[in-house]
Amino acid sequence: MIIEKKKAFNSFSAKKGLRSTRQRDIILDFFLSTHQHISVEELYLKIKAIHPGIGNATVYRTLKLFVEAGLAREVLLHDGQTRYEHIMAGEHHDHLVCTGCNSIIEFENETIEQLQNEIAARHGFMIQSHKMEIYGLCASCRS
Amino acid sequence: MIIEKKKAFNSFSAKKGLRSTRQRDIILDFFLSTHQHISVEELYLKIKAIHPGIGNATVYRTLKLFVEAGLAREVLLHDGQTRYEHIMAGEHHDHLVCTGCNSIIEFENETIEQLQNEIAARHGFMIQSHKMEIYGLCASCRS
DNA sequence: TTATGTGTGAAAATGAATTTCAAAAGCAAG
DNA sequence: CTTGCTTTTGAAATTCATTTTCACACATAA
Repeated sequence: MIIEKKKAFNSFSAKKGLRSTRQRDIILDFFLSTHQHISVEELYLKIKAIHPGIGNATVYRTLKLFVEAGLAREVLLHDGQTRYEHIMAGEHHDHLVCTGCNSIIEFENETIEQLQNEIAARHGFMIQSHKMEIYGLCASCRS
Repeated sequence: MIIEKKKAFNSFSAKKGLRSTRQRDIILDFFLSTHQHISVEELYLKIKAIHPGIGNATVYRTLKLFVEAGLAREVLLHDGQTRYEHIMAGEHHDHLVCTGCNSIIEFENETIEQLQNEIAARHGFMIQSHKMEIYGLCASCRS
């Protein structure tokens, strides 16, 4: 899966006429080795610890390329930093988020997907992605 | 509905020991008279046009109070500005977000609501609220 | 290898949001 | 109403994430 993502970025680079550079390789490696939503600063510090030469502007620039290439997605939390998460093939971003213990249950529902398509079509809207989060209390936090 | 919100803010103020000031009244009036998701800067400019004395720090401060009071909610889009929207009783937060022009189309769909309830029940989850955002290109950005 | 244009790092610039602080205003008690 | 105490405010300064600038380094194709 890491190999596929690297290939995906390479073909994106080729298509866009971007050059392959040491920095982008490194940043991609580090990004792919993270889990959860990492902020640019966090990623930059991790990288800098091992590759001190790399500047934060490059990390910012490169993460935007990953978004363009379809490898990553911006996630906005409420902490004033932009975070990035991986885009997995066939993934849906439907979550039950427990406000008690912050646990997350993922789910998928074909009917909702279909309804989304209908709604979008009705508004002349072309869907790129979606996010659905249901907030509440999970079974163990209710008791 | 505007009256109720004003009352709600008054009782919040009383409970918190906040003072009632001309500025907070004005900002609440302007906020309540807006639709969609307004950014602090936009609201500030609207207010300043009529009440030049009011500073933007006050607008920032006051909108945070509205959130605390349960009248408003922060909405993060991808344009680097924090926006605020009204919290309506029984409201749903379903949006088509155009990644081209950042415009937002609101919609409601009873079937999706029902499906959400079913999904939640299946996981022993008690729903408090939800958020659904569909990202893509609106009709005019597609052409 | 060389020519050309892209990519990079460091530093400066930007811009939203927050903080500071002295002055103004609300509020309760007399 | 006046006094005294506290909160609130506006303007300016500050902070901090992100973006831009620019000279230099590097990738790529001929």
